[in-house]
Amino acid sequence: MNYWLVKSEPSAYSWDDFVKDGGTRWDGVRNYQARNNLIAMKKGDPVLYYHSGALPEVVGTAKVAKGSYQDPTTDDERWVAVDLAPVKPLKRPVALGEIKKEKRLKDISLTKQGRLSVMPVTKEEYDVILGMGSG
DNA sequence: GCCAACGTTGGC
DNA sequence: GCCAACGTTGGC
Repeated sequence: MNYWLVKSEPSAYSWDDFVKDGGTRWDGVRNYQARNNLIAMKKGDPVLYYHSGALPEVVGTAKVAKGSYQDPTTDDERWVAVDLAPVKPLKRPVALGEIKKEKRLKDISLTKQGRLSVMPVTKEEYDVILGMGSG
């Protein structure tokens, strides 16, 4: 089992939209590294849901509802999509600033590769963020 | 709104 | 295959 973090700009698609929809297709990714991460996602893998933009923070947990398949928004067979389903919101969001300050998260891809939109996290990183978000 | 980081494109 | 120019992302 692998652990992941996905970014979304809340003005485009927020956590609340995600919950209201009961899940969504994660498509439109046009970056090879992010694409490779999508391909590595397996049904049931836990996912952290992160808001980028004015208020950068991890807001909730999700899971992979369906592994990768051809991205239906393009005929270009290089690109794939996955389906994600919401699990639950964090009791309190974990801000990027806190993540940067937390020693146990010093190697997290979120801060190492700022522009990557789909990235793996370790189980430890996942658990630490969940712990910080539990109140 | 600015700017740094960095992926992509295209000329050579 | 190199590298400069360009575009996009995302933090501040």
